[in-house]
Amino acid sequence: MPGRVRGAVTLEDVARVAGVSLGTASRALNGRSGVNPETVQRVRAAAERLGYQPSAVARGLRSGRTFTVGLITTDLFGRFSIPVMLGAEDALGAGQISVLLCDSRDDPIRERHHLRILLERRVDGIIVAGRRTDPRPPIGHNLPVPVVYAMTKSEDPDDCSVVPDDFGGGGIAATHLLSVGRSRIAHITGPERFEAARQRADAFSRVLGEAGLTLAGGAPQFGEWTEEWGRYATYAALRATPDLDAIFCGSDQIARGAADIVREQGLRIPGDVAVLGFDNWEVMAVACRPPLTTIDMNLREVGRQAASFLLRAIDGDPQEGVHTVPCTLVLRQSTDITTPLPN
Amino acid sequence: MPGRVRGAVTLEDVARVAGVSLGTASRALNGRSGVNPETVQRVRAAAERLGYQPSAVARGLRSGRTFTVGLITTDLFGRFSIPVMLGAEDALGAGQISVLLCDSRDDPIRERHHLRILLERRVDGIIVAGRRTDPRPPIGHNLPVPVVYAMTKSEDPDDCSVVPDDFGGGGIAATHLLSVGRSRIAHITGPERFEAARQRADAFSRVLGEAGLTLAGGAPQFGEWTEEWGRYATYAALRATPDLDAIFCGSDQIARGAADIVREQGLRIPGDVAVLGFDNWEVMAVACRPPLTTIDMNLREVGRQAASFLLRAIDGDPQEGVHTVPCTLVLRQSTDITTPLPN
DNA sequence: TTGAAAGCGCTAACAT
DNA sequence: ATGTTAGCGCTTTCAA
Repeated sequence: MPGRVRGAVTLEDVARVAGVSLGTASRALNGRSGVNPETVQRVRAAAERLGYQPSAVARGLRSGRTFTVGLITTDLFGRFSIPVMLGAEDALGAGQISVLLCDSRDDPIRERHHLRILLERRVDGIIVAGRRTDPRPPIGHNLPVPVVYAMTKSEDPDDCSVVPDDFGGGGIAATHLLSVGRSRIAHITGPERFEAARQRADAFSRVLGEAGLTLAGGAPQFGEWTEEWGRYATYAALRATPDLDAIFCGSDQIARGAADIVREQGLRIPGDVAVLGFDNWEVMAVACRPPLTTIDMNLREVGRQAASFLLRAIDGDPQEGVHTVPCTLVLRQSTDITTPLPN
Repeated sequence: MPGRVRGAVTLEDVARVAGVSLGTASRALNGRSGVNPETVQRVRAAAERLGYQPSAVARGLRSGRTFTVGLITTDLFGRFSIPVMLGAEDALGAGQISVLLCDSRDDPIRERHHLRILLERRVDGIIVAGRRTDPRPPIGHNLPVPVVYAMTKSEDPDDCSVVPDDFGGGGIAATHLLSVGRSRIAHITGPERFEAARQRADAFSRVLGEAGLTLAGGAPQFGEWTEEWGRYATYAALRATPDLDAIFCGSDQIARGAADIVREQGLRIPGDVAVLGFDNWEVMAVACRPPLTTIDMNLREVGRQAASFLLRAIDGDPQEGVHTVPCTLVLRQSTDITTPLPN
């Protein structure tokens, strides 16, 4: 690469060096048909030698397409946005599309600002990623580019949203605990204001009901998404139902707190009490004693699908409505009586 | 906003509606001097009415500046990249600069690919973010745009890198434990191949030495960055040194494992044994029993500074060399004998 | 104070 | 098979 410092090599430079016209150089490099193979070689060689890199800016201006999408995330810090982003990158990168990242930090002002920036940059589409699935106001109306919501949904049912199937996840949890022979089961989860918490709890209770069972304690224990709440609520649950044989926790953090208390009460996991988490937050779940069986929301797939929907919309084939991605069970030792205990 | 669907409103549209020429419209909207105030009003009104949004693409082509920087991260998943990114966004957003995000997933092929993409898009500069501070090969030579490394450093000492001051952090740890009266102190940390682990250990030992002390067990215990290793090594350390009165852990995860074992051995934290972490990974540190005193690397500041250096370089004032950001102590209860225990 | 026109780098339509 | 040219949307000379 020659030691030039500024002002990139242009196609005109390449054409001059190759001794052809601008148009021919363009056609040669873009593999258009009807160019003498020998000429193609000459142009390619010249481009190579000069370290030519086509300007995506010029292309964008000409074509009206920038091959860029904006990703507005409300909460980059949270561990939910990251897998969603990664999944989106999977799907977009394959299509040679780049991602402009904006973190709104849950501030509507910042969000509007970023939206403006993205539109000025003429992105081909926008993904709005959230950290909870509850409906949110649409990011705009009548926007000139398609928008897809990921891990959150728009209040407008005509918008396209992709979220995990929390209801299904709750069902999977219940089915699993029943399948390992549990019947006196408590459910400790996050704040009731989270739709995800309500849906998981509803589905869980429903499946128990179909098996002729009811929740230990009579109702889900709504609280916080923290270990501390998990500890507190577990302690209380064991008091209220001494012969409890399973706890379904709304998050892996809650589950860790639960597991700590169960062990400290001298009970064995899963022998006496099975503990089931939610999220499959690896570092949490694996460090748990014993490692935690949990439900994975497949957030990466959520991101991937959101990006796919966006690509379709960009290609003129928008899909309305809320789409869900199934959860899957990740079996570790905290519910599995067939696997020997570690440590 | 009018219901147009495609093909954005251009400055020409605005000019026509305002009844002025293209040039005048441009000058009016950009606040250039020498435009009749009344004309400015007319143009502004027209722009507003049409929902005009200037095209950053066209501007970029003309000006040669895109007001975009590329952020290449080797590991988006890891919890270290995120604060660095956030910090970078802080500094860049203030300058109206957008971020193109690329995740190389630690794959040199992908990295080269992303680099090419970024250069084609004519970014004004590039930040390379890592998850460990060890030197890495430069991302390229003689690139047409400035590059700054954040939370990793380039093997080329002439490149600009910003990393946390792990050596300083180790010193802070030692000073703190001494200040709360500890003298029989073990150090349990991650793999020795991490420069960060070595630097923290070196500084820690050195400060102990200056106080006339040596490490319990005679040497740092290098292992893994996991809770499991923390548990295992703590168990061993308590065996080897029954009157141990403090453990400095190389990460908050290790520290949590350590804390669990200390408690299970019937010892009190911090009464009998103080436990000190590293990273200030909130969700870990706060959930620990008791909450964990730890060292914060101020990664957000690392990102912020990296971005600032990049901006300076873009403005023609590059700064060579490795720059460090100091660590700070975050006091919670696991080392603090003056605060009553929770729970 | 305003208008006209050049040109940023590229692709595609048109001409040869 | 190749050359020429218009034009994507914008800013900034240069003229008036």
